[in-house]
Amino acid sequence: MNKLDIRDKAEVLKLMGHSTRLLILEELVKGAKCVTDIKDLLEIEQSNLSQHLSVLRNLKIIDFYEDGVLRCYYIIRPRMVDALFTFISGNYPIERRSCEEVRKEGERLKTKKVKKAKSN
Amino acid sequence: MNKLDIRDKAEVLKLMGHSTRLLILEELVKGAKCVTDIKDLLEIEQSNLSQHLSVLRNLKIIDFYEDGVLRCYYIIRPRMVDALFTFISGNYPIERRSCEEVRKEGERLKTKKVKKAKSN
DNA sequence: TGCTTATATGATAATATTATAATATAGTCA
DNA sequence: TGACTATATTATAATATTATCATATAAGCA
Repeated sequence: MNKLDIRDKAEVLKLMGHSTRLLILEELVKGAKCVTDIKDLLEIEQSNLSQHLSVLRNLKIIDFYEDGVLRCYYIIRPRMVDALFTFISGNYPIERRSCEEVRKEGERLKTKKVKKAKSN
Repeated sequence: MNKLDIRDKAEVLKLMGHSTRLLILEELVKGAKCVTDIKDLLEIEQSNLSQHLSVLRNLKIIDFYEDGVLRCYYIIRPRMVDALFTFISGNYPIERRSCEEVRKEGERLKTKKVKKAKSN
């Protein structure tokens, strides 16, 4: 991945990395909801919710249809949200590698001048 | 997922959401590397790198073996890093739903008193 | 001993994010 | 008209993150 791509991806991860926003998505996965209902479910201030909704809108993860006075928010990239929850729900064990192997790989690349201390 | 879990997951996402840290992981996926080599590859300050490494260590995503004066960093949760890159590399199309369907779902839950404006 | 390399830590300034509070808009209802 | 509901926006203060700079430690070398 090139540096610009990485920057974008990092940005997305970072912006998804907020518990309120994850909770909003969890609710919307269950079905479209209007702002007030989300606010009641999450028990947060309306203005704060509005800000988070706007972050998710900018990320093109959600959008809304107006229904009279209501705005019904829904997920417009369901596969992305699925993949996100799959990722964060995963169980990822620690798998240590052997000291010798890691040391061999990790030797200085450029100036191989560095002499290694006794590796005990 | 409960709220505490969500908080943890959000924290992880947010911490992974930094381009320098993603670039570090990209390098380490290719193989263990010592600090100076990572620094040269990424062209960043050593102290800054050290901070990012420490964030990744705290997340239990990387660790190191000492090799004399070198510290060879490597990934200790390869499946997590794999899953992460799989997630961020994915292509997730926008899939809009119909206005009618969304509106129906999105009606106020609690007080159904709200009368809807003409839906044109 | 004093220099150099490798790495970490602490302090700080610049910047970004968040929650909160205040205000704004627009539709509905009495 | 005036009150009320739903939602967004703006300003702001509190907080967090980042990069940079200076300093610290420890090993090896001349």
